[in-house]
Amino acid sequence: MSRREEIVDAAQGLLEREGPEALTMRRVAAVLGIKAPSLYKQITGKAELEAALQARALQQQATAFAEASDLSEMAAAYRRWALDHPQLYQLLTRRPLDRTLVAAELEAAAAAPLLSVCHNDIDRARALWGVAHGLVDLELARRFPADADIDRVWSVAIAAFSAGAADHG
Amino acid sequence: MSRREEIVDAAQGLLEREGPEALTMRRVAAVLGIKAPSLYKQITGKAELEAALQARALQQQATAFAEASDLSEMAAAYRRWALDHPQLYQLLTRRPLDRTLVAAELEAAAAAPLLSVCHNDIDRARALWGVAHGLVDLELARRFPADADIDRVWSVAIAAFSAGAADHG
DNA sequence: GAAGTCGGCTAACAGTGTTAGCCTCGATGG
DNA sequence: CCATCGAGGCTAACACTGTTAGCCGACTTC
Repeated sequence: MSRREEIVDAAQGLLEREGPEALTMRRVAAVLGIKAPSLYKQITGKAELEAALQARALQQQATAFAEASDLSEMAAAYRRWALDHPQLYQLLTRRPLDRTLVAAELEAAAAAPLLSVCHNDIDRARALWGVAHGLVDLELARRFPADADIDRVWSVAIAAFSAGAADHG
Repeated sequence: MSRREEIVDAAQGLLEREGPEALTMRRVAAVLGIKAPSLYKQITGKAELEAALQARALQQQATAFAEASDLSEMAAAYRRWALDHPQLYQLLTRRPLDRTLVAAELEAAAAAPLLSVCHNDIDRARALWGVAHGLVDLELARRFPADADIDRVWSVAIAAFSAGAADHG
């Protein structure tokens, strides 16, 4: 394993265990037993580190979504992955992808299962991404009241999109 | 106008004109011609300042959504406000509301138009909030490819939820 | 053996939120 | 008229952030 991968590993562990405010160059270095400036021998800066984590998130999503064969399985897989990796999810979705640092195939691979469930209707796939992301994001940001029944909200959303499916094959 | 309101005004202007990284205690103070530590005479810290901006965002949303009388008007109003106030929107939605600092009525007032469009079906309202928020958030984060037709994606989403409306009255 | 690269180091800079402690007005009460 | 007191400003400082410059030791490769 390259030194660069070790750095990204340390960053990922820090982010997932202690949250985004723990993701500092000095703390990443400390995990590896070195000092912050040494990181810059492998990485141009924090932005590149975050882009590497975004790439990992896309990769993990691609494998997590691969098995989903219909809309409700896809939705369940999407939500499950997000709730299992909340920090990685928010890092991935809340800032633009720097497409000079993240391979285009990664983005496509993560999107493929959703697109397939939508029979390649790209607008429908994007609308579904919208619902799933919106519900997950609001849940992670704790914007729903504590007594909200989020499972039922997902059911309503899935039902709405399933009903319209006849129009699209 | 109280000194505290002047501070929040300065913060809002800074955030909306120059983005979140410009929202610094020192810069807010500079707008008012004072130094950062003086802000702490009116405000306990940056968290309270951000909560005050969240409250303003909810207030503005409440009036912006008030006129919407059906689902597609509501969706259009939601998207329009978000695109008109991207920084305020993200500040509002990406962190938990500190409900000790933001009045509960504000949250309810902003949600009321959506709830009314859904004939008080709370789960349906939350599902719709999910779609609208998801689509807006992905658009603001520039996560859709540059060639995506976002208007059409919204149409698909609205159509899906309109079709299911018969089940709910 | 010489050269060069790889990966570490310290010191430093400009910026962040925040606290402590001081001072100067203007108003209010005796 | 003077005393008191609070509101609202100030400077200095602390611990943190990302980042750069410059130096150094060890290992590999001619």
